[in-house]
Amino acid sequence: MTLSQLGAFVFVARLGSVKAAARALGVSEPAVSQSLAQLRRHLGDPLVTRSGDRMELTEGGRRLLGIAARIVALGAEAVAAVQPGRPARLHVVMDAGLAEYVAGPLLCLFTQRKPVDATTGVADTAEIPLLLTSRLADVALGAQVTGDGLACRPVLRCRLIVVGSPRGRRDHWLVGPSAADPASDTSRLLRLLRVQEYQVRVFANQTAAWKAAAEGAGVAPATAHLVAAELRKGELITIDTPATPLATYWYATTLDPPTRSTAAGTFLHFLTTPAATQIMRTPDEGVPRSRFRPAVHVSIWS
Amino acid sequence: MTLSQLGAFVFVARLGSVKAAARALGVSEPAVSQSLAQLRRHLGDPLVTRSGDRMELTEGGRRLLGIAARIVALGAEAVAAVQPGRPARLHVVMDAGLAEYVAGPLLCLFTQRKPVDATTGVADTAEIPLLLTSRLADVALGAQVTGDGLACRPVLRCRLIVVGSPRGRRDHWLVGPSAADPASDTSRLLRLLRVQEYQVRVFANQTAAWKAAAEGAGVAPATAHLVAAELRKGELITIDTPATPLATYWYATTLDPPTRSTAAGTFLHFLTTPAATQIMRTPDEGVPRSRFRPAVHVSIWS
DNA sequence: TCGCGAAATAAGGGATTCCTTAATACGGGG
DNA sequence: CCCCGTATTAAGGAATCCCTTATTTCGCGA
Repeated sequence: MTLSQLGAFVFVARLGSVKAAARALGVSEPAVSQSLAQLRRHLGDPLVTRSGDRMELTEGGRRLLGIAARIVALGAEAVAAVQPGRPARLHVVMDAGLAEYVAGPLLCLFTQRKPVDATTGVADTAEIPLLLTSRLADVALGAQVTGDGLACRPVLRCRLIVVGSPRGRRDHWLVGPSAADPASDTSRLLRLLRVQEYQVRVFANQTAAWKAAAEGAGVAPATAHLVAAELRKGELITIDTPATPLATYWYATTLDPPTRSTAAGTFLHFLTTPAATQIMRTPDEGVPRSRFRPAVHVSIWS
Repeated sequence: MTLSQLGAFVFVARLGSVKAAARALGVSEPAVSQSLAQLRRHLGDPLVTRSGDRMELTEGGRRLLGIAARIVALGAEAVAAVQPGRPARLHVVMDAGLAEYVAGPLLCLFTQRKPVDATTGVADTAEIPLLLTSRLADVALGAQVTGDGLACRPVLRCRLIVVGSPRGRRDHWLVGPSAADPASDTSRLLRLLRVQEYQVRVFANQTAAWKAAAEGAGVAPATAHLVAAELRKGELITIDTPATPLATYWYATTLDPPTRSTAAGTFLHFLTTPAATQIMRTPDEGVPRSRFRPAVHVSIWS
């Protein structure tokens, strides 16, 4: 299985004919046909079959096409990547809760200061070691992570509390998507308090969970500084529990220094600056009143 | 540049030595060394240099490693993909607004009914044709999309309105992330109403924007059926504007039938079922009161 | 300075790749 | 039925890949 064979397959599948693919690739028709034949032999699937005037994908071919297209694209990217002078790439993964509040402002500020091409993504804590060691991500923000070859350091001290409404019900727990991550602080708190599954209601985002808590639908775990405004306005009140306030940290995890990318090192250093700390504490204030359109694009699928 | 050359490079980079890589790959040491040499020659970069007892990545090598690792992983995946019997994969991309509310419940319901491995992602409307034709996505949900080889059909009729608080200010427009997509209905509405950039404040999610609107911080465009509860409770009121209510549709876009994957076809059919329509209209009710943990994982980066 | 471990290079051989031209199957329209 | 456009197969040749063993180079510590 060769990159060029996969490329030939992608061209045939996209253009719907061997002839067109051959013309597009600038080679003879049998050249494409043979690449295809070898790929077929290697994978044991016809991949494309001729049906009248056009080539039709088999089921296996359809499954392969997406993957093959990505491989071909990455092959071209690989060549471009080693050419010097291009901006460094930085992939930051984080906890769902952090992503919702601090991802935008933080990366926005960082890319303003350094010429890097930054992307963000959301990942479960359990996936983080793999994402880092496989270089699919450069930095992970969220809960503490331990692993061979990984360096994990605290970047922000914070307090986990439980909030609700004065006369709201106390038997429902309203949580954001980070509760689906068993290693998140939210999950840890729920376990400490022995909250049962049936008492938990998961919302699509943290904001919605806190809003429901303010309406009295239940109580919600919260990072204290992120609900400071609601507490001040009295929309939410702190609910005392045996486990809260729970002192915890946000951590940044990267590969160990020798294998760490320079962009990751730079970002790690940036996280210790006052400006970064400030924006993690009060991400709202970092969002300009005018349109907030970060130069950060979240793309999809590894 | 060969898949096996990239594989050798990944092993050397990960294990920190040619010797270890050779042992891990079950070949002789020069075999690895030569693969590396050819890759170096091809790319014009040393990639890894020996520094005392371990091999150290060059800057270009660091940039390559992530890409090479993905290529190698995809190569293995490609082989596995054409083997029959594995569950079909379905990648659904959608508008940021849709993703926030309906992605979870909708995919949750779909995967309960069909044995597919579904992932979701967020994309701008402008990216959708490319994502579909390159097979990075199978189905796109959101605004209408036209393109060669694409089939776009309406799946849900809805009304776009503007909401706010009775005595809230009217000079600020509070929008979710979908406003960053110039082709979204939200953006279209803002243009119709000639809203200026400085009047717009973008929130990290739609829920936060509506919450701010309820608090009187401004007015917000909204899909009527998604704010029905807030309107009923009186937290939000409909604000009349010259352009609203704006009748519009949510569309589903796929490749044309001949090139469409069967999983995409199945999903498209599913979208027309009453259950799917129901869940798009009232996504909240689809979220079970108990813990909602969809078998849908959003992975990252193309 | 020598030795030692590890990486790189040299040389060679078998397999594969990748391209060509020429010939052969296949399928639909006249 | 034959024609014609398209895909496939056949055959051959140059290049590359990928592995081996043997040798050389390199960096570092004794």
